[in-house]
Amino acid sequence: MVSIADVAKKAHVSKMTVSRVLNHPEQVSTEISDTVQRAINELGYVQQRAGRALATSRTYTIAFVMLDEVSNVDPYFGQLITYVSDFLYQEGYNLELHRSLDDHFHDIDGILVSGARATDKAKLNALTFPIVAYGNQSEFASVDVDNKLGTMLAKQHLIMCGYQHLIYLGIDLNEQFVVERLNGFKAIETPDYMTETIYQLPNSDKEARQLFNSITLPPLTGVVAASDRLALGTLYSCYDKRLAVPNDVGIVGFDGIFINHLSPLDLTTIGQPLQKIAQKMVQTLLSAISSNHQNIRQSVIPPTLLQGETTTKLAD
Amino acid sequence: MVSIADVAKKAHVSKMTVSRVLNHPEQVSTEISDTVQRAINELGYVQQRAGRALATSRTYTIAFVMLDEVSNVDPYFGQLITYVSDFLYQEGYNLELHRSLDDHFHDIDGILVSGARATDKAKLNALTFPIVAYGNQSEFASVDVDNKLGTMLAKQHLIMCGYQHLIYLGIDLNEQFVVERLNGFKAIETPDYMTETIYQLPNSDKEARQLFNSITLPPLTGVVAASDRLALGTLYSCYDKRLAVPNDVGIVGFDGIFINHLSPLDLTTIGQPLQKIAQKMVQTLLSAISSNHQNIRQSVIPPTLLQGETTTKLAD
DNA sequence: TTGTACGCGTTATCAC
DNA sequence: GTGATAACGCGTACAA
Repeated sequence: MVSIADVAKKAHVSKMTVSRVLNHPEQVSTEISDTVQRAINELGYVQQRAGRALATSRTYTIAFVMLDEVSNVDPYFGQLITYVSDFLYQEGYNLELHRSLDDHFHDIDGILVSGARATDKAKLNALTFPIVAYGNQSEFASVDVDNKLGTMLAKQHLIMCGYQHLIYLGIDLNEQFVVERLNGFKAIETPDYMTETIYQLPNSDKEARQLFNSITLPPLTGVVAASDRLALGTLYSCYDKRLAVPNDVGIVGFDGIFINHLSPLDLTTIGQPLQKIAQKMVQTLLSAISSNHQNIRQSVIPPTLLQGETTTKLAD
Repeated sequence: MVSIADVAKKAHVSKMTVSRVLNHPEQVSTEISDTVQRAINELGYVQQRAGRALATSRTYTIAFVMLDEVSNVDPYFGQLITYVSDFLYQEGYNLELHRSLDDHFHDIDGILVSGARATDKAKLNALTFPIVAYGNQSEFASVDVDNKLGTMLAKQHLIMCGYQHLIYLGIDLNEQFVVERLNGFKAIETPDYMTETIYQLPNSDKEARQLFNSITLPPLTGVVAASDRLALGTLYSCYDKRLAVPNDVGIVGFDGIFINHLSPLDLTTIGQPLQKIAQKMVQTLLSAISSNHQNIRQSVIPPTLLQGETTTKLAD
């Protein structure tokens, strides 16, 4: 195990100089810096976390708290955790995965949380670590996709395509992102020639399918679904009823992770830029950790419309 | 930050005694042990990894190397990593997520790897850490679902249900698990009255759908698919062709993670016991780490048949 | 610009 | 059965 002392000896300098080359390069003359760098390379030295952790009383470990039920949630989790882990690793941090806010948190520098509901706020407030949430959380720093913009893009797209009637299929939850998605839909003006209906359901393809099977769709209906799961249920119902997608019915989902490609037709959907979200979460958290003060700021990342096979520009 | 010294002072003993209470309780008298325990509880002391790491020259960090493309793979990854992380955490270990064997591994105690192909063996051999793989790897310790048993169960199930013709839809890859699944199918004798056909495809629902759309199925065909993704494509083709599932065609998938529930009909499938797999992987790795010698052993976990809506006991 | 001395929390060694 | 001491690798305060 090659340590900083080995490098120091090889470069004929003190340990401190080596440490400075690593942490405060500007304080070291270029000449010595070069010598030290060469020694580092030749010996294959890599900084050990334990020593640094002990000296700085930082653990270089971040807890990622996944509150959604992994087996039920849209499979964004695997992607998000992967990106988060990548960015953390680049900064020399480790990841510790938790699935409950009741865990005993210690030996960490900060917390990333995903899937926090309004009811979790008390527990989050009780924690003394810097926190960054995925999803709008007014009391904490958070990063979220621009949910409102997403459904605005979706509705606009359906109007442009030439669908004649609009349905918004929302989620039946009292959560911020749900409200925002609905707001986005409402924010785009519905042309006079179109009708518009709004439904709210649990986020389940089976529920969506059942709903659509129980109602009659006007010709050329365009559906804005608040999730790909709901969009999938909508599509299934169209199959059940022998309605042609995208020519009789147009469907736009929301999320753009996995489900949209697994569907019998690729879903047109609003894609969440998970990589950018992960990056922003890590950036925000690490800067809160090093600046030692929570900057309660909500960052919002714009989504993009991913064209699939469930919408098309209709002939006049 | 309450340290071992604080506990020692409060319990009127030396730091060493506290350390022994934590690590070698048998060397401490019950009386003193109780006193120390009380002090620990009252102060809310928790052992800090950094110090322990430094003293033991272990990092208490495990690298999990995910070689499958997260965005493409069946979403078992989120589940597996969650379980693995849980078990590691219980043992005081941290998780570090990697996605390539070309990363520079250091500052870790061992490696868990998922999705390793035959072509990765050289790189794995070059690593000096204890390694446990998910999926059969003859040269390393590995944990895998009993793939052969899985397809045996699937075929047996279709025969019992009363389907008259069998199709095995395999994966077109030269990998151990693929071979095993095919072997399982072959291991169950096909009754004289049944025909049997074998296909091999890339693991893609679209490919499976296309294949089935291009062939004519005998009545009462039972399909054993080597993955839920292939099963899904098979089901889509049945929809395309207006064949009734499960009455005209029976389908059994393999994996039982997410996709089976997202399908228009819940898939009958062979469920991978991911929690048990994760547990075994962690157990095996940690014991290799503490015993300091790789025990190259292949563990195999039996899967179970999950009854869904794509098979049914047919009337005679 | 560079070096010395010390401390971070824990455990191993060795003495008692 | 228990305690004193040194050691692990690194960074900071301070001195030169």
